[in-house]
Amino acid sequence: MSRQPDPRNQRTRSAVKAALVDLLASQPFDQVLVRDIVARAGIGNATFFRHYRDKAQVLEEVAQDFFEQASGAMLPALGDRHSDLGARHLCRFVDKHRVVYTALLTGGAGGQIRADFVEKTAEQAFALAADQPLRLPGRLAVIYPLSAIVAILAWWLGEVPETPTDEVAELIARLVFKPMSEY
Amino acid sequence: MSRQPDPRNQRTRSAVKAALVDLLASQPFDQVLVRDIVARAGIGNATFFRHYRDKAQVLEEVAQDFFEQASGAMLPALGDRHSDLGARHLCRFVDKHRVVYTALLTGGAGGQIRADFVEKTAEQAFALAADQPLRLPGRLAVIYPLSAIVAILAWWLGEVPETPTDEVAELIARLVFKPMSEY
DNA sequence: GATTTTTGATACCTAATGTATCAAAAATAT
DNA sequence: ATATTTTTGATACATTAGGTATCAAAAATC
Repeated sequence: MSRQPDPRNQRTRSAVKAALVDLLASQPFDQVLVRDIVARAGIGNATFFRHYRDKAQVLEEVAQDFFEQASGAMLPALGDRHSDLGARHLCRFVDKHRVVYTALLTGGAGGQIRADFVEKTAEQAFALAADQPLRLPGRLAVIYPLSAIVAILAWWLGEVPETPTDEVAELIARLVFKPMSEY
Repeated sequence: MSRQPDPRNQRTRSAVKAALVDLLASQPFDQVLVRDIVARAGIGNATFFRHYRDKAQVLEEVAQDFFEQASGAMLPALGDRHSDLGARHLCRFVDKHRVVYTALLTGGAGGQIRADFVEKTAEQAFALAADQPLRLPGRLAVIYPLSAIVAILAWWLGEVPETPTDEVAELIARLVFKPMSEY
């Protein structure tokens, strides 16, 4: 008889992930210690390792949680038309979860997290776009727009966070989507 | 009396940097151990720390060595006109030093190295472009094209290395420079 | 050839990761 | 409610990698 999921399980994992996000806002990922995480999460040292192999796995899970949602908001934008609408949708979504995305995209871990995101989202996007003809060669059709969009989002959240959401969407639409649709 | 530079100095530093580049081709930067580096470089452990604070500093120096040159090839391309020419120049330069750039841009360390490169080159580019009016707001004028170009180069070297050099240049010109000049 | 500097080997210290154990607490089953 | 199972936190500890200290030998400079 398979037993029910223990609430303590989920509670611990949430606490760990939240703690990492907090810490990422103020320091690079590779400077975050497991001890910092467990301290901030208010759990024991051993408990951490019962749930995660290392801190990298936590980051993976954190990123996946949020980027899965971001992908959902971004993928439609990669389609041929309505890309303006897609860009607006995406930017509004990011704005709504601004705190987390700021930590993920602009924190010290930025470089690697962004690369991971592009890589993982690219897989999904490439599979999803299998039916429609791509204008760019191979995986560049998804890697290029994803990289460009992520760069713009990171600039927005990190350097000019007061920029109106729809203005950023307009930038993305004109710099990324329009050129691709004209290629 | 300032003494001449000791040949052993330069020899050690070169060996260390070459060793790191070798290792980066097959594993992520944060998985490379200082011990691996000294072993591959054929030097003693203490000698390493006499020259570098940590492995991050080695990476910095390696990246700077090569990216300084790449910047030189890339910066003119960020100017208003002759961008097609600039893109070709850049791609040919990267092609000439293909082995190193492949290790740097597509190795496991990719994400962070690329981010660092964009960040550092952006500073130079932003200073250099101070006189000419920028079409994009703030630092985005340099961050965006740099990120996009680096993404395309990484795709080229890592996934479709047989693509003709000038074809990649054409992609960059049409996807990145043209849209910016029209903005 | 004498002097200075760098080097490699070895040993060692430290900090951080990761594991083992066990009694207490929390969830579940009866 | 009470018994059982599972998770937890504390402590202690093993391991690994970073980093330092020392010193005789080798290499460069004078």
